[in-house]
Amino acid sequence: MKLSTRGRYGTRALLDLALHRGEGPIPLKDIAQRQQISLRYLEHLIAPLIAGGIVRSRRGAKGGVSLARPPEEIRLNEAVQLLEGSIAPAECVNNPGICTRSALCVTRDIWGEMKKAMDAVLESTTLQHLVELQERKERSEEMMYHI
Amino acid sequence: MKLSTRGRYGTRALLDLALHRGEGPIPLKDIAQRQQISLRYLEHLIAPLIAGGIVRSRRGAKGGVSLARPPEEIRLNEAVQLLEGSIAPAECVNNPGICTRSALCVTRDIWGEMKKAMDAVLESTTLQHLVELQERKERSEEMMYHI
DNA sequence: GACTATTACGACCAATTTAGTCAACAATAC
DNA sequence: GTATTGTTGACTAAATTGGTCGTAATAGTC
Repeated sequence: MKLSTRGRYGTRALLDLALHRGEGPIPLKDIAQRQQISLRYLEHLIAPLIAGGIVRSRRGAKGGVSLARPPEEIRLNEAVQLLEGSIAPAECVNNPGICTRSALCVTRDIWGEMKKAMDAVLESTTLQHLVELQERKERSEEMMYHI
Repeated sequence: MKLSTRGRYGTRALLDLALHRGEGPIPLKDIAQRQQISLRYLEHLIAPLIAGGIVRSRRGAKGGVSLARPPEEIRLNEAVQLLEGSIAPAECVNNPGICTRSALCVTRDIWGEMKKAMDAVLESTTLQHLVELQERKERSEEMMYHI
């Protein structure tokens, strides 16, 4: 049940963009450096986010990428869906037709419950939530340092 | 975020055992046939369940496997843990040490929330629940047939 | 227009994981 | 002792993961 690096790195990249919101296009190089992801790989992670319409890009000098919508309006379920595809624990949850037993299969029902539970977490979290949580953490870290 | 066949087949095998509870040791061959899993593969799926103490086995003629505890006392979180290992979406959730950013990483917090949500579903479901759900489904299927 | 910075895209690749199969062995009922 | 059944470890083919690389397209700067 692991998320792949696509989901994990991609989400971090989005958070990075949210944290630098308003600074114009952010070069992938900067994100790669801050998030310690290879630039070459990051390009591939960003692509589906652009295709999905939550990230905009500008090529050329002074180019880069930025969020296409305010961070309050980007929910993690959308991001993870673009990065990883469906989070359903089993294919039959989305697509009952692939298994003849789907109609009577109770394990399938449980995988469906799991998907719902995961979706609820992701859907209730926006990039803005992450930004606020991050800032709160950093402040409390700073507090600790001063004592 | 897919479960592997280990988790899915293994859980079905357990449900099969719960449905045939009280019939003495069930040969793997029977489970394999009913659940349409290769016998050779099923052997490997059962092994960790035996090692984990939720399934007992008897070798030899008239041998087979059976639940080591009543189905009301076998929760899916335990089964899935044995079959798949931790369901945490990222390694850092269980093991913060593997990533230097763990302490300040807010994406990690979200993966932790997801794990909690999944665990809640699995922990609240026992094999007995699945058995009852299954029987209810079959009865209502039968009803439909009679109309 | 030349030059440089930057994203876009598809080809390619190595390592790992997954989903099995197979053969030899051990235990048990009859 | 023989047929039946689980146990174990070796092996394998295919898919997935986690990238790298080269090249093209685009945009700003001088």
